[in-house]
Amino acid sequence: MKTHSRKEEIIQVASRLFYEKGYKTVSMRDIATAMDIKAASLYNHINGKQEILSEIILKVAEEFTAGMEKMVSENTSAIEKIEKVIEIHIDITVNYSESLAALNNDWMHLEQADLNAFIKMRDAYEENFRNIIKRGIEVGIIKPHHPEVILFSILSTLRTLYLWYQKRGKLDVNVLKKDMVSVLIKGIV
Amino acid sequence: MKTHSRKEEIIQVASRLFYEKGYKTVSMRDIATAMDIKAASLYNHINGKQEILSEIILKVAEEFTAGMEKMVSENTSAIEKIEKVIEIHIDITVNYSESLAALNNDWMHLEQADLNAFIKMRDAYEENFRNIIKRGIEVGIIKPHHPEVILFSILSTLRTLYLWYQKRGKLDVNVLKKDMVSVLIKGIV
DNA sequence: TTCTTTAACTAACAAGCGTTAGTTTTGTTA
DNA sequence: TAACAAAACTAACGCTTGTTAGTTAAAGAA
Repeated sequence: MKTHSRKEEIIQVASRLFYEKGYKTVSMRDIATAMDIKAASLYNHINGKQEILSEIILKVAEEFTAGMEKMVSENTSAIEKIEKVIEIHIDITVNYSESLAALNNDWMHLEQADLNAFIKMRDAYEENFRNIIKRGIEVGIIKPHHPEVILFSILSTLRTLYLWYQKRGKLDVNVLKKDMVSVLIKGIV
Repeated sequence: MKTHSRKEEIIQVASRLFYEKGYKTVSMRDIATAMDIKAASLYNHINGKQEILSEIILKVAEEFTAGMEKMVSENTSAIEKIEKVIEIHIDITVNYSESLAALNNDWMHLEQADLNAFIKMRDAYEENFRNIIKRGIEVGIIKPHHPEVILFSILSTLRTLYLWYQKRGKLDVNVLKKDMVSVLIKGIV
């Protein structure tokens, strides 16, 4: 019955600290202090600081990749797919909000192998999204803007959702999904 | 004829490095090396690392504040004001793109007094924006969504513009403004 | 030339970093 | 209770950090 191991606990505490101050600012002693132990004790459970970072980032990156691949395989319209992307981001934000700070701001501190894996997943994700938008424009269901502008307008909003989801008084997830779908797709006027 | 002082040169080099790796990762020796001098020599021109950070961030923050205050005083509709906000962000992104990384990611490393000043400006900026949206909803010119969702959808996109403006092949600024106004206000369908 | 200012330099500091080695405590199993 | 493994501990390592002190070189003014 391993509800959650000591290693997972370290990663969770580290996520919170990275969220607040950033990977480089948080020391192993900070993480240890937050757990009421000494820094050296952390090494009974993890191999180093880098490993904490890559576990946090790659786990979430794989969630995004899995969600995107499932969605791409579905037989739905471009608009329905974009709605699905919005839902994926909101769900991940709710479940991994603290991990998203590291993913957004500290991915460049991953070591080479992990960095390559991350960039590959991120680029593939964006490329999938871009193709959905392009197809929507071809079919005439999306306005003929530069796809890049649409892509990053939506993605920027979704990627920084974690920054204000927490403090802004706990909107119901389903209400939030509806509102964001409407604002991002149909506009505000 | 001080085209730009040595101090300004330090700040510019530091901005670039902060943009690439973040404030905490960049050492005074890194900045010095990039200028082909020794770290101690920097102190002939600046008081310390903190000062570099606050000069970078507060200068841009004041640009935003000035733009917002001018715009608020104008006798225009809510939609025209939002268009103006989009233009302000694009103009600042073009002129200060490297400073925006520090402003977005490293503001929490400002020392207390500067931190307070920054947060005050940021909160006032958001509050002004929020009021514009609320008024637009009251008047019926903007759809009655939760104002917070509209506020952060637009603001998130504008704040992270610096991340992709550079690499995505130099769109003409006026074209970009038109596209973003259309996408953010009228939606994509 | 001599004086003065500016901006570079060398050398060093105290503090903090990630990490390792070796030891002791704690808690479970035989 | 005795044995064992897990997870804490203390102490220290080599290195990097921001910063200071004191010195030297370069450039313009007297």
